[in-house]
Amino acid sequence: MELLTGQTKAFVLHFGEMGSRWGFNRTVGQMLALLTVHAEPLNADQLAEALHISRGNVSMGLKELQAWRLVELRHKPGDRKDYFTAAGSIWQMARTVFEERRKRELEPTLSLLRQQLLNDPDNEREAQAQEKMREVYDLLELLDQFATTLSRLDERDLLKLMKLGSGITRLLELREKVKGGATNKTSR
Amino acid sequence: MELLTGQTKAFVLHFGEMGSRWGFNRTVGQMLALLTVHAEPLNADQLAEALHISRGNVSMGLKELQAWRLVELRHKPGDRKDYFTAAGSIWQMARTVFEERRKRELEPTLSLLRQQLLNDPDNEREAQAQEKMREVYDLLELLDQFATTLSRLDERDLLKLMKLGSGITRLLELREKVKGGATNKTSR
DNA sequence: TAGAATTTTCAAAAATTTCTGAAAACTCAA
DNA sequence: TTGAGTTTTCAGAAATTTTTGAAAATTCTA
Repeated sequence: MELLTGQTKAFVLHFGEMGSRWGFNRTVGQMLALLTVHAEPLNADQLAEALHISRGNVSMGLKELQAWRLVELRHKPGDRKDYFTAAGSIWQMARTVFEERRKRELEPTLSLLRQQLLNDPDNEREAQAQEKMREVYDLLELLDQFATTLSRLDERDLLKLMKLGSGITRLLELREKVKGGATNKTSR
Repeated sequence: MELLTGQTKAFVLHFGEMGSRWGFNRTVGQMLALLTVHAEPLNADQLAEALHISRGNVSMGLKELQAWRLVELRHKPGDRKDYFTAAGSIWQMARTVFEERRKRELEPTLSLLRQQLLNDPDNEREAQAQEKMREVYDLLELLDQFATTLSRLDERDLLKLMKLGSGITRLLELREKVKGGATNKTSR
């Protein structure tokens, strides 16, 4: 039975193309897309056939998707094959990708910069460079904390926040009024 | 004069490695890093020499950085060469990258899905797949609007919001209280 | 308008990433 | 145990991306 037809096909191929922007390669993107839209769990042979890729490639792709915690293993009674399906809701998957990307895109740089900023600069030019590095560090650190905060919000709050739109500005003003001149020691 | 020394060197090389995660290739990442930490504008020959890359590569890299609006062209009196320096503050650069990535990572998929969801599914399986696609669409659409909202906030508000930390939850509660049962037609 | 200085282009080479498929490893029922 | 069914591994092949460098194009000055 042909698994990839019509709309599903277009969707899966597109996710393959976008895959690289999202942090995985073409076939991993396609596998994730197919496992997401296909209601029933699929085994490695089905994936290989549907996507026209080798069995070995599927095995590696599944390993990567498991590392991202984006798919989960299922078993069917009387069948020794491993079946896979997308793990959790679309929302949960998005959070997982978001959190994983935060780790990969922010943490290594924060860690390098922290190290870097401990050393005293050797000369004037290095001193100026270090100033810039500190600016980069401060920004990325703030971004990282914000991303972490967001990924810890429960779905209801996250939804509320994202739906605020330009209401965010008003809400921030509201807060100023309520808190008055009170200090700002909320984070950390 | 050796441009790449000590800390600067480590920083530039690291940005090269991270470059691909951030949307550009190694040498483009290095060029941006160097132009960011180096106070004085640099010309193409200086970049090529400092980074040990070819003149042609520098030319293409600069073109890309200009397309991202991350560098700006400068001229020195009595010198025909083009000099470049990082465009705007670190904050401004981060916003530019954020906005550019929103366009590249979200818009193409939104556009495909919008198209996709206009068609009626051919069979039951396609109908189920389309349901999932709608979930993906709704989520990405929300994300896209949120990202757009954020990138339009002025720096003060953005900073306030990012520093809220877990205060976000309290703020959202506060809003509920103030607005009471009022409707929620804020966005769009 | 010539020609020197500079930048851009792009075909081919190099580097890197992804994919294949056969062999090895694993698992389980008999 | 054995061996059939299944998954994993990984060296080499294929595909893709990046880089080079020489030639073409552009820009400026004289």
